[in-house]
Amino acid sequence: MGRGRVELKRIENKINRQVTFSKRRSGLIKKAREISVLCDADVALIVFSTKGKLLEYSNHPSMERILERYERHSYAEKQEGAGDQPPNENWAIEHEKLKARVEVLQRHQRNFMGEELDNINLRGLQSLEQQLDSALKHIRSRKNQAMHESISELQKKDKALRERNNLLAKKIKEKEKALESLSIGGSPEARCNERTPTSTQPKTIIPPWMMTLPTHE
Amino acid sequence: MGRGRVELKRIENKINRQVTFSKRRSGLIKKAREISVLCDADVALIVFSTKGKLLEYSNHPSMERILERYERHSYAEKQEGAGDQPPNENWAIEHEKLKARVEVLQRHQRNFMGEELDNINLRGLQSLEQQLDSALKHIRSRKNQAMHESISELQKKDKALRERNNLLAKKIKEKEKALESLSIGGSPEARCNERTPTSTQPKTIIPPWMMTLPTHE
DNA sequence: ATCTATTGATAACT
DNA sequence: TAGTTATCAATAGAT
Repeated sequence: MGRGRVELKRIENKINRQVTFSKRRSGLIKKAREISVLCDADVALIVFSTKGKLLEYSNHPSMERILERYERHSYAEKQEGAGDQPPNENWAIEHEKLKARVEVLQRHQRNFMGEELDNINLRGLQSLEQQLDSALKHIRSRKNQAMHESISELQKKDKALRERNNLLAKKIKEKEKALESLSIGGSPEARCNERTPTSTQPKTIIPPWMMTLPTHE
Repeated sequence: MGRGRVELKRIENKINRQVTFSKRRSGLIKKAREISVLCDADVALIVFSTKGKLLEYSNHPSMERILERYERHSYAEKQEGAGDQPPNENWAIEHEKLKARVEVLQRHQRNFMGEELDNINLRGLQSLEQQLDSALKHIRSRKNQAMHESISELQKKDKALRERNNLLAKKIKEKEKALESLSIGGSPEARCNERTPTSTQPKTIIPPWMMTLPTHE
């Protein structure tokens, strides 16, 4: 939309980026509202601009409800049969441990995203690079595999369809032959039809069974 | 868009509503993606369909972080000196939440390591690939920067050392000159030292102050 | 799912 | 920031 196509990459011009952000954010909110109304869905939308400015939308009166619902949802999957309540005395300790774990994982993740690299030394950077490089290879390989699978499935479908087409074409030919032989050594009625080309009937009568042919739309 | 205008009200026909939901949700995600990339913003989008089906999008691998950021933001607005610790009853819930978060983070991390890719679809694989590729670029850029810094620091050290060396060499020359003039009109002891090159002592005696020179290891 | 006639969103410009 | 317009994009309805 707009004059000329736009590449899906960060807009480098700061002013343009700001303007685009303003325009698109209202568009995004509009879309969010529309889907929530039209389809009776609960929507929570949170956007932080580069400047850290917050934009939020929710059809629900309280965004919180939806976020809570989300969190419940995201760990509901994992919580099967894990009904072991840790003894109350250890909760505080366990809690702290978990928090520490989360911190570490988040830091790692940020590093994996290429963020907060300033306090990593050269050796660490190289190790990170190697890991990411290897991971990327795995992912690309898996992606290729997935694509190949998709392709061969399509090819299979294609083949089946073409075979069916051939079969149908053959049937048509057979019918045409049958028709021809009918018109040459056929019944008096057929001859009669041949001799009255002025009639509104077409020269070749289409038999009822031919009506079952599938159309190619 | 589409054939005819559409009223902004709940679609009553169930099938239509479902179809529209599917179509619009992909559109909404696309828009969210676009604003996040074009304008360098952080986006979190959560939608629950009528059926309770969850749709989530976040440009960040961990939706969690954006939600946390959002919660921090919200707290900041309505902090009424209410520093009340969550009552003990909520600990169980908090604990479960944390555990869930750890699970999610670990899963993401494994994905980032190129592991457990089997249950990710083509679309997800492509997104992962893009993120890793971008991260790798950041890391390599940071590594290059670190290497350049290291190099220029070494060059600076090298220059300082060479200057110091020159200075020292000059001083040595001066000392030698002084020595020479001494040996011409000098004391018998000096002459004695000059005439015993077979000794284990080097020709040029290293003065004590020279021992403070930094080593090049 | 796929195809189009239409309306909608928006990039560049003012 | 707000309005205009030429274009591209999304999608409603049909198949």
